[in-house]
Amino acid sequence: MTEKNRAELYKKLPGALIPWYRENARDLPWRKDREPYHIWLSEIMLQQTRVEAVKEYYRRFLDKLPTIESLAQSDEDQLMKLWEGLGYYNRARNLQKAARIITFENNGVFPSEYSEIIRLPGIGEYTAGAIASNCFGEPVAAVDGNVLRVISRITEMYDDILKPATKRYVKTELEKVYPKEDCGDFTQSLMELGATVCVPAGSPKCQLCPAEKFCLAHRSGTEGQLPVKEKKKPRRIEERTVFVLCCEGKIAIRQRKHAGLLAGMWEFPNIAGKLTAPEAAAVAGDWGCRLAELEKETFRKHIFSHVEWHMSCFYFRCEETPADFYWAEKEALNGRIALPTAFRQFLPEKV
DNA sequence: CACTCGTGGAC
DNA sequence: TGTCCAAGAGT
Repeated sequence: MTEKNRAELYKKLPGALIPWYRENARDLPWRKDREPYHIWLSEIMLQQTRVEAVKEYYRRFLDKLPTIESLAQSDEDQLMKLWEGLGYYNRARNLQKAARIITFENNGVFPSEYSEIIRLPGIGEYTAGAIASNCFGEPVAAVDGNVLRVISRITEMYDDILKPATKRYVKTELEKVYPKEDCGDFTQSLMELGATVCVPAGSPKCQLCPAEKFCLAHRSGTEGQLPVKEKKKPRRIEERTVFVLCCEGKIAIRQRKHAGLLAGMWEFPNIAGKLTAPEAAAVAGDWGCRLAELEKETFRKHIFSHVEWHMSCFYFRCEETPADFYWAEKEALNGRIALPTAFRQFLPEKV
């Protein structure tokens, strides 16, 4: 495969994909208009997250915070509650940081050029490209996992798509063929093709693909071997012991440190290591809880991207509420306090 | 560049 | 049950 031949393949993309996209685009909540706030919010939520998981979060978020200004003025509690369960919680914090910059330093106006958009917190090359091409008609590429998969197959490219160098190369090559008009639809078409036809594992639906006639992987039957991704290293395993401490209808929670995993989020008290029931009772006693009884003991694995927590959880009934913890009512835990899934899964039905 | 940062669904 | 993810960004 020569560079020249590869360039010829890129040139075929807009003409083949844009008409296909206009016929086959899914009806998604964030495709109803081209409001920068709407596109921006959806792109942040969709980072490393499935469309189906995002839909309801997106609707609820815009219902509560319909404008960039309302997002800028929202408090952290509300923000994190709206994001609870989505994961990668710094996305939400960066979203609000950017909203405050737009509101208080840019007169409430969303920046209209790629070079300005990418300066906002939480917005990288992909998201800046998506917003600039979709909302402002700027011919810049948005290279995400879908696009890399589509391009690696159509051009039969065996570079590791997880490497930054590969992303930069594909972005450069795509921008050589970006249409001056319809560049938003071209961006969308590449991603939509990857999401609905040129799908990752198993069976790409090549008979439905507008690039079937010129896709090199399809021609040589190598769809299943592409894209190339280096295997991730195995997750490290951490044993943890979690305490659900209940007293007078309240449950003990505390806030995590503001760096690292689940930074700044609420949690049930927990410590490293796998404790036995007597050991756990002793620890809770040291915390000043005056244990009345051990009600239950459970064990669960919780899988993060690169860590795996093996969590032993002890449910204790206490007779004191030491001030080292915040004692939350069940109602607050459900309505106001954002508790990440790693801990919420242990929340008892009754307190 | 390599590593960190969540979650729930598919197979 | 284990594996691999899914529309990446920050450090």
